[in-house]
Amino acid sequence: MTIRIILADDHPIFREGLVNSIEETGEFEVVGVGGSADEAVALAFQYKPDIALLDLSMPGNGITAAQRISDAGSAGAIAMLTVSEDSNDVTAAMQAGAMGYLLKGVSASELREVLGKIARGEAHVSPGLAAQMLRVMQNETKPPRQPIDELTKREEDILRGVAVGKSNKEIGSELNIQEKTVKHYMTIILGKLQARNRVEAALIAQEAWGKSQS
Amino acid sequence: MTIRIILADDHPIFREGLVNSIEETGEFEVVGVGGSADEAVALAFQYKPDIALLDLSMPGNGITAAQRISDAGSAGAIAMLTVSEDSNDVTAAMQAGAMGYLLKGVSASELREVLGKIARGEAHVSPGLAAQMLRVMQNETKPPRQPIDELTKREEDILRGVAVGKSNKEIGSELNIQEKTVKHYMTIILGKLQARNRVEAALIAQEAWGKSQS
DNA sequence: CGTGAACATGGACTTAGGTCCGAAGGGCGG
DNA sequence: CCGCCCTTCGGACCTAAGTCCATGTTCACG
Repeated sequence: MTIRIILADDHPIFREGLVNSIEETGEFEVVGVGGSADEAVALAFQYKPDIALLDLSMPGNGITAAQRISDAGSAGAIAMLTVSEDSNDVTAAMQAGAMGYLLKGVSASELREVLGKIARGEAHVSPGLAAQMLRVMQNETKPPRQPIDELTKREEDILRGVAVGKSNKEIGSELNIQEKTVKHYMTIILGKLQARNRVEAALIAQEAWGKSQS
Repeated sequence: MTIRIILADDHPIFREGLVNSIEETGEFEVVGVGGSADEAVALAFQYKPDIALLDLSMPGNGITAAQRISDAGSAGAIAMLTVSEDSNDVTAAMQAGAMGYLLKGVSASELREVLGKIARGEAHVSPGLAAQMLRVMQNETKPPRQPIDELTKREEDILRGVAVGKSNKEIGSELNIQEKTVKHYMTIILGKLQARNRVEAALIAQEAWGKSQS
C-alpha cells in the first residue's frame, strides 16, 4: 500500500529531483505534479492524495493553496516545503492546515521519513524552526513597554504634530485648543519621554512610529 | 567530447535533480558534486572542469568560491545558479569571474542550452536580470542630488548636531564657535533645506543620513 | 590682482518654546 | 462621596530659536 502524493513547486529541476527522491524506495507514489497553487488545488481535488506537498512560495502562494485544499478536504494531509526559516511563514502554514513544514535543504531520506510520519497523522516542523517559533511566541506575549506607549490619547495627538515639525500654534489650531494648552502638554510629553526638547521628542516619535508623513 | 562540469549546491534534492537534468542528453558530464564553497574549490582544482556551476547562497558563499576558482584558473568557466534576482548579486558574481548567472526556476533544457553557450565562451544572464542591471547601472551613474548634498562642510557639522536634538549653544560649544554663528548657519541651512524650523531640518537629516546616534 | 565662496562674529529684535503655579469640569472606580 | 486622571486654560516669566543687517579674514581660481 503506497502513500500517494501530489506535489507542487515552480522550479522544474527541483521538482524532478523531488519526484525521484520521493519515489526511489517505492514506499511513496507521486500521482500528480504541478507548478502553481491553482494546479495544486486541482490535483488534490482530482487525486485525493494522502499528502499534498506544496512549495510555499510558488505562483499563487503555497499557503493559499494549503488553505483551499484543507477547506475542501481534498488531501489526507498537507506539508509545506520551502527555503524560508521565517517563523511567521511556519505559523501561517500551520494555520492554513499544514501538518508539516520542511526546509528544502533536507536530504531525500529525511524527506521520506517525515512524509511517512505525516501520513501517519503526526505533525512535523524542523526542530530548529520549532524552537524559534517558541521564542517568537514568548516575545510576542510580552511586548516591550515604551515610554511613548504611556502617552494619553491627547498627548499622542500633539506629539504626532511635533513629529512632523509643526509649531505649538499650528497644532493648537488643528486640534482646536489653545497654544497654551499645547505647551502644557509638551511639558508633560517631554517629561514622559525624557526628552530635552521637541526635536528629541520628534526623533523618538519617528523611531517608534516609523517614517513621518512629510 | 562531453562538456565536463562540477556543481556545488547545498540542497541535496535539488542537486540530484540538477545532475539528472544536466546529464540526460549525454552532452554534459557531471564529474564532481559538492555542497559548499570549499568543496567547490577543491573539486575545481581536482577536476579542472569546463564549467563550475555554483549555488550563490551555499555555505561559504558561492561568490567567494567563484572568486577563488577564477583566481586559481581551476575551471574553464564559472556559472552561478540561484533564486536571487538581486542585481547586486548578479554584479558581484560577474565581478568574481562568473560567465553566467541562472535562476533556479529554469527548465532543464534551458539550463543545458545556457551551459552550452558558456562552454563556448559566451556570457549569459537571464534577459530580465540583464535589463534590471542596466537600469540599476543607469541610476547609479546619476545619483539624485538632494538639497542636503549642497551643504558646506560647516553647515553639515551643525546640522548633525541639530539632527540629534542639540541646542545651538551646545553645538557652538562643541565646534568652538559662538552660538551666534550657529544661529547664522541655521538660517542658511533651513533655507537650503526649505525647512521651516530645526525639527523639520532634523527630520530631513535623519531621512537622508539614516538613524540618528541617540 | 580681483572676486567669490566659506567661515566667523556682532547688534537688534521678534517670535517660539518651555516651566511652574493655579484653576476647573467631567468621567470613573473604590 | 471622594480621589484620581484626563482635558483645557490663564498668568508670569525666562530662555531658545530664528531673522536680517553688517563686518572681517582666508583661500582658491580665473
